[in-house]
Amino acid sequence: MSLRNVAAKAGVGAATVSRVLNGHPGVKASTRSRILRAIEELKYRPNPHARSLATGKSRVLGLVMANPYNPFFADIYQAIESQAVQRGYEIELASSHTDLGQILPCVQQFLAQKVAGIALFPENDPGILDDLREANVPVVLFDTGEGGDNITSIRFDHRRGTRMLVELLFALGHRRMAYIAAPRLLTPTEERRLEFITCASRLGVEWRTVAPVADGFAGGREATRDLLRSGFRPTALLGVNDWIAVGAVRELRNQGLSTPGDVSVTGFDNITLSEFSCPSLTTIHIPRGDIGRLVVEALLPDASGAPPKGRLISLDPELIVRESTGAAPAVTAR
Amino acid sequence: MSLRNVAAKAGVGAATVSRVLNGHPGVKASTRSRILRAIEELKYRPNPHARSLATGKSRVLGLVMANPYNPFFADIYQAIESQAVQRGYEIELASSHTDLGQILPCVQQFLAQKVAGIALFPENDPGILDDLREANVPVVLFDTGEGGDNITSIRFDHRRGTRMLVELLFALGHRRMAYIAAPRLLTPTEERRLEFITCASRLGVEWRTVAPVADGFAGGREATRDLLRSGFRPTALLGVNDWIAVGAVRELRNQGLSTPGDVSVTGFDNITLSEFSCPSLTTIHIPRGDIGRLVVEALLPDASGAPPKGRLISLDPELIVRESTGAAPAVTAR
DNA sequence: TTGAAAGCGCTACCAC
DNA sequence: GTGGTAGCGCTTTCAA
Repeated sequence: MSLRNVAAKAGVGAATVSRVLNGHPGVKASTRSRILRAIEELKYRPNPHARSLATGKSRVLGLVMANPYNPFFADIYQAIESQAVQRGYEIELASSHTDLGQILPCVQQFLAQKVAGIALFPENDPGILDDLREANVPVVLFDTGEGGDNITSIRFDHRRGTRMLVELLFALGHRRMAYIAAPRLLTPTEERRLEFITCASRLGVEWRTVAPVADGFAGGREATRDLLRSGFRPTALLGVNDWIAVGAVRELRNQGLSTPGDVSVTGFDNITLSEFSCPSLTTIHIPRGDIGRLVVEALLPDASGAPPKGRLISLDPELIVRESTGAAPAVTAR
Repeated sequence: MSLRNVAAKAGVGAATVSRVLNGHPGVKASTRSRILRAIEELKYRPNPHARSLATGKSRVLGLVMANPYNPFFADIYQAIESQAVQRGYEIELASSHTDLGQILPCVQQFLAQKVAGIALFPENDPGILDDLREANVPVVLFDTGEGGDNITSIRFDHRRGTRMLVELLFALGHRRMAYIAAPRLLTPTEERRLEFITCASRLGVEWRTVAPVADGFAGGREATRDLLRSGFRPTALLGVNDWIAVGAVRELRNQGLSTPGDVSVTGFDNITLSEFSCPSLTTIHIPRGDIGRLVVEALLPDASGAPPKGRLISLDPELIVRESTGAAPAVTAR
């Protein structure tokens, strides 16, 4: 079932069918409707592969995400997807969760596939940038790069966000803090951890960091268990993200420790769950809805059809104070 | 940068390059390595569109999910994805969340694209089945169909699961129950609701159902608010899924009602969160890991390369009792 | 306003 | 073992 069948049935040439298919002007109305009817009757659907082969383009956006199952990235994905679908594009998602080395192959695959745009969350394989810059495709980088040419960088101030959290806890009287880091060493989460250490040291509080093997709830539980087993008794526990923080709260409770009564807990990202967990989480809001919009904007041509221009976009952290840090300090003694 | 460039550089014909690319036997080792080197030096990547155009196949699995953002489906997606990637396939995800009418177009798109297999979660557009049966592609249906030919049906006994929950609550002494239904009318969730009504009526308890507009946490909150505002005061609240149930617990708490102290709550699906929420949720376990494995098994050729055979797979519910239903009834008075 | 024909990059068949 | 070549289904000049 191909375009030629349609052409035959409608008694026209292939070129004319193609014109109708692509909404090109200059086809007599009567011919057009004849073709349309033939398409209908034959239940004809153009073959997208043939199309992209012929044009060297495709209406697909390639996304590489380190962990699409982290609710934070899932939300970003959702935002991007809904925007993209609206504009007639599809998303192809590649998860690099298994292996950092996956990223380059994924990108090359996308390039070979002539995707309309590529977004990387959040990665930094050196050398990949050159490939990307050469490729004549709009690119969005998250938490990396400086923008320019065909590439747009969206950057969030993870250090400042972390600082807000540590300072809040300090102001609440906490002098013994622990940090649960991410299981994998990605630039943005590592920045958070480093800033925690910097801040905690500067303020002169006792501190400690742990890193779980797993991500998410299970990781938070595991790290908290290890921490407690080590004998360190923080009055405040900072999770590298909300997902992990909820797991930590749970494990604290399993061990008979209440939040924020015995231990205050904070997260990061402000995923929807952080408002619905119990206690609700004090966290740092990252405007993920905006991110979705910005990504699509940076990848797709604008209303006038002009290709997007690479630039640098900075996003600011916002402190959200909720139940998990209580109103008063858990321990005021120094 | 095409295969011909490689052929030229290696001083061979296009066919030989193709053979090497596809691992076909009967290429002299020396020629092979010469070609491999040329590929390397040219950084050549085969164009997947050209490939599928020539073969009429592609290593892509098409998934249609009503709501991939429901953590339950997200987990299933993850299970499928990891299996598929391992075997060298990619996933293309289409969400029908906006509109049920989207499903047919999505499927047709997949068909036009010559995907290697299609899975539908969970849908039932009549007439779509005919298209699917005719198409010579392995198909997996979730909670629909009877299996056979090229289509495999995976069915879960939602009614029995619901019954287990209602009977547990009844045994615990509850005589006034409310049910929060799903925002969209999908067959499986509707089955759950209907069975709740059947059971509750049979047991002679007072009951009520509400349906939120939103899904997830916000939906659970919204529905609970409406319910309470209506004046109905259940001692037990059943959420159509865990995601909604967590939102319900939160709203109860906002209104000064504790779980399970004042109101017992149950979910459905046994998503990971249900174990980490507070209180942890009594729920029905659906073996989503198995589902992922089964889907891939039903879509991809087996070890011997034989195409999969359609069949009917039944999955059994398992009751998971946790904190949200307490140990004792909230209200024992009849 | 329309059609013929030349590719797009790859595979697979048929010769050598 | 290897190469020539005819498509796969579509778009896009170029002519008519």
